[in-house]
Amino acid sequence: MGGAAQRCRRGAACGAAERHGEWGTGGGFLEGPSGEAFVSGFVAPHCGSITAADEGREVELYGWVGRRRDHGGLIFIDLRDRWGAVQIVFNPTNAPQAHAVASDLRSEYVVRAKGVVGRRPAGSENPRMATGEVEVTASELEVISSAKTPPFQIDDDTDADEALRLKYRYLDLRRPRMQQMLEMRHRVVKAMHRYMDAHEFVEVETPMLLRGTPEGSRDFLVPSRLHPGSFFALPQSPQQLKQLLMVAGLGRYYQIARCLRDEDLRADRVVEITQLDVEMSFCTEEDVISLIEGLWVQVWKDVMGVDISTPLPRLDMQESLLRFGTDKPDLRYELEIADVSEQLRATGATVLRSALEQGGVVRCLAVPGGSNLSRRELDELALIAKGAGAKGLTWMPGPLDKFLTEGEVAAIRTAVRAQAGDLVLLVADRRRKAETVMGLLRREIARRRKLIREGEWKFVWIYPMYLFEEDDQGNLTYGHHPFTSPWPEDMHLLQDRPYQVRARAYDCVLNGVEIAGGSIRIHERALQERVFEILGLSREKIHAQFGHLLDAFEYGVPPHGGIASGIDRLMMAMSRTDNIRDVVAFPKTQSHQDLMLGAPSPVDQAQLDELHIAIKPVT
RNA sequence: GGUCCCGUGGUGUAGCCUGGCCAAACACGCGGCCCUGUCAAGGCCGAGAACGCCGGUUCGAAUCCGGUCGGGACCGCCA
Repeated sequence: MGGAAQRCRRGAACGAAERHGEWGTGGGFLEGPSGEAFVSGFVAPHCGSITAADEGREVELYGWVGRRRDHGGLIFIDLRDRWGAVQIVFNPTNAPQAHAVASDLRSEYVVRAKGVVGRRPAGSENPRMATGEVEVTASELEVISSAKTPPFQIDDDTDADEALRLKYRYLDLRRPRMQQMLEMRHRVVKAMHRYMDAHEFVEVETPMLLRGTPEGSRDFLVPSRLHPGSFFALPQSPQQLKQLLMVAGLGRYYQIARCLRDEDLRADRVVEITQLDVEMSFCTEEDVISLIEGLWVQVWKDVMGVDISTPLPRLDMQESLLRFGTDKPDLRYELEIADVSEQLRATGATVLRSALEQGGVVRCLAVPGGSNLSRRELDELALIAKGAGAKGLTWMPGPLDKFLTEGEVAAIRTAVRAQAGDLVLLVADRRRKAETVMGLLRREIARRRKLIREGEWKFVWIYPMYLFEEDDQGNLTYGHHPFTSPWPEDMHLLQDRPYQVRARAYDCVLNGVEIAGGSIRIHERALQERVFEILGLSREKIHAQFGHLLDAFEYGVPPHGGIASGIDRLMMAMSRTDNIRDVVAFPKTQSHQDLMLGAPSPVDQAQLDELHIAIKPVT
């Protein structure tokens, strides 16, 4: 037994599925620490790894019972583990006892089955199964653990409600697709570690309990027991710490970091994210960009065996907003947006002209072959536009026809390159709103008309970006974050035309998913203070919140920059799902609840007392 | 902070717009019996939901109205 176990341990250490034939007789009794025998399935072969090469071999398998097909005489089951599933046959004449036990098997029972691997009788192979050429004819069967009927079918095409899947996540995660996701995620992170190490980056862990900042995203707070009334904040990102590591002279830092942001969720947002966090000294944006391009090459090669060709294309952020209506464009389909504000400056269509007169814009999009869109479909599109806050949506040919001159119609159709039979959607609104709405419509049209070329990997760098943006109230705020360096040649615009100042910031977008973003940082105290001031922060505030960083900048600071790649979103893009919860093992709902654990939950009064916290009743 | 969609047996849906024919239909699953080559096994039989919750309108509500809870999508927000 010892011999078999040792061979297998070595096998386990050297990795996954490539070690057929390495295992011994499998399973069996080992001696435990207290001297009594116990069954170990750790050394047993995997259900999903049995192949025709194992023919004639006696194996002991451990797994979960999938479907049972009981013919009265013969009984078939699919025995499943993480590696896949294999068919086990129970024959009443050869092994009456095993057959009797098999008669009482139900879905999701955990069993141990012993038997001989054999080829299936000619004609009964199952080409849809990886192990479909073979089967195991059972001689022994033991039920290790019985199971209640699960609340939903454990298979890939289960259509159970997501809330139910989250409540029973441990069952949901039994589905082959979810197990493949977990394994793929592991391989992505492993490739990242390898790559960063090979480029002489050092992984440093940063604290989870930080100082809160009212800037940026809302903090998750942790009350301090020893300091009544004071709170720690959980990291939104290790941003300042990684910059300080550069001041410390580390040169190249990375971390697979957990970050928490207390914001409202979306299909592509979770509360707790994992990011590959990177910072490096004496670098330019070109260094960071080519480093990350190399990372994608390595990850795609390691995980999917796909070659990515670099350098990747780049797109100016303002151009992206104009042409695609978003700063994370999906370039797997064309559908470009056009601005027709100038062409309509004097139009007789009052809705359009008045929007322009109020400083807005008119943007449009051609729907290929869209003249056959039904009134109902158009109403649905209008509802999307309205839901996004647009004043309205119109189309051409459509309700505005009698107000538009022939020249205007022709100019619009030319601007969007509309073909005969195309419908043109028009939105007139404030610039930012028009962009958002057109971006949503563009995506919706692509989905409905199936214009997305699945299977393509469309990477693009959004670069340059801009240092400042206008917030909802029309106030100036930062585009990326307040530590981002302006372009040196745009310095003179800082005071008077801040919105035109380009930032040394870059986002990497894949198939419409933002998979990384970063910048070259400011490393001069004076410039950093100036940017804070332009952002409207008071001296006191700057000192209180960023004093440590500014102080550090007085002790010899290397120029530095970095990037962070959200692994959850990267996984989303790689596994082509548009639901981020599908790539997280234990995700929370849109309202931040863990339906399995029942978190968040009230706590004992004693715990609150210890933390000096009094609960204010909800009004 | 806001807009929209959804909530019917264990699961997924139909019914809801146009209230009574719905103590509610279908499929899967579940239970029993039959069946020695199936793999979404098959055949026969069977059990299982007063329709998220509260209130209102009505002679009468799964169906209409209001509120509430839960899930989801989106705008804002997410440095």
